[in-house]
Amino acid sequence: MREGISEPTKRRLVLLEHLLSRMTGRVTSKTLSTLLGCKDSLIRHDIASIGFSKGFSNGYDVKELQNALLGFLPNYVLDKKERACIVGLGRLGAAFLDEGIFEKSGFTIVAGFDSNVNRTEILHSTFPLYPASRLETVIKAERIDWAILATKNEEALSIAERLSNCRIRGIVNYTDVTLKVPKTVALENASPVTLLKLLFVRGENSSE
Amino acid sequence: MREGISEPTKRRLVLLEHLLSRMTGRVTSKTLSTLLGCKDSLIRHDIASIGFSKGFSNGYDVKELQNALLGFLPNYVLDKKERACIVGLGRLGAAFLDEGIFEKSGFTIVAGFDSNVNRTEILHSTFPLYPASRLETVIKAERIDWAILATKNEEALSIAERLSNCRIRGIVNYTDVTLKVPKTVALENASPVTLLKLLFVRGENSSE
DNA sequence: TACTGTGAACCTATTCACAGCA
DNA sequence: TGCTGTGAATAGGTTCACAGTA
Repeated sequence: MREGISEPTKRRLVLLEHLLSRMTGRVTSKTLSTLLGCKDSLIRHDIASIGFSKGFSNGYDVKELQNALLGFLPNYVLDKKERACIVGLGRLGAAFLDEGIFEKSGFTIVAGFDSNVNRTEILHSTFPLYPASRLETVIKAERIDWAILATKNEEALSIAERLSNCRIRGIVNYTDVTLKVPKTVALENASPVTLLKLLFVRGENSSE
Repeated sequence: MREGISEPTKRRLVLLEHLLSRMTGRVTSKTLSTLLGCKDSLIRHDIASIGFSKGFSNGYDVKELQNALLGFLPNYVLDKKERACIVGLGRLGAAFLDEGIFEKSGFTIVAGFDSNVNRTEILHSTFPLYPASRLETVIKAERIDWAILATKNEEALSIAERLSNCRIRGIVNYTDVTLKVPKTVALENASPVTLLKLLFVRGENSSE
């Protein structure tokens, strides 16, 4: 991923590629902008930021634009799969063992962890499950870069710290805890409770 | 929630209240800022924005500040529980049936829906489960304002549209689909695949 | 005509810098 | 001294407005 592109733009580029992957034919910045909830000119700026300028007066060729995005975005969509793990195999964590969720996502789950050894023995999945004590060893050996955190709230902080110490690159946090991680670790919060609260606080945005 | 407060500030205020709920004694803006990953002055601006100015040279009294936030933020933390539902009761959606997840969150789940009637009959929970066909009726009758969307990707768009038509106020989206909802519907995306991709795209933020 | 591409203007959010105070 | 409270400065992101083009 090249530098000099703003964080919000990068996020929209990811979503844009995602949208285009389900489209065909041609599409205008106007259409994309309503899908993403912003102004069409912003979409055009985003597209310009990756150096793509093959738009015509009937919009962009979907596949041509998608390919430009794929060539530009990190190649998570290609063969070079990113390696991730799941930490915490309670009801929620176990739900992510479902094969197919990460199909074609560019990410493979290569390990699961839980502090409860029973779980790691009883549950089954296409990848191995380990006791949480082996977190550091396995992450290093398996060259895991990403983690999905779905432990109990009580464990979240200490596990997040251990993950950070393993030089993990990012955490998707499904616990309710506000994690403290170094700036080198990317973080996305996905806990239903936190997100409901954030929904709640969203100002009424008026009209459609 | 009063007007005139920026969206990012509101989000931080929610997280701030969350942090304070787990603290005691006194705390400085500096401490809070490292926890939230921003500058201390921003925290002080945020706090000033709700009209609180009881800080001293040893920081803020945790509970006093928390109470100010509670008095200011919408009262989801109090008795007046916000009513939410879960749509889609596959492995992921079913994980949210777990009692206790929404304990003390200010939200109660009052209904679950799935297009597979088997599931709504077999699964059990403290609240009733309905076939998806009854979505509109139940949401209206139960005065449900919020939805957690955990259907299959294929159903996501149409369900989201139906939810929007029910005048739902917000959706937490656990599907991979980029939803299109009117501006009146708040939206938070929480799909593991989408979030992993967004993590990936995050610029290396340098240092700790 | 209907769109893109893009510089400039605008607006919003964050940080800086410092006076005031326990 | 070490913190808050806050106006001013800066940075960042989005929208506007329009020239250029198939």
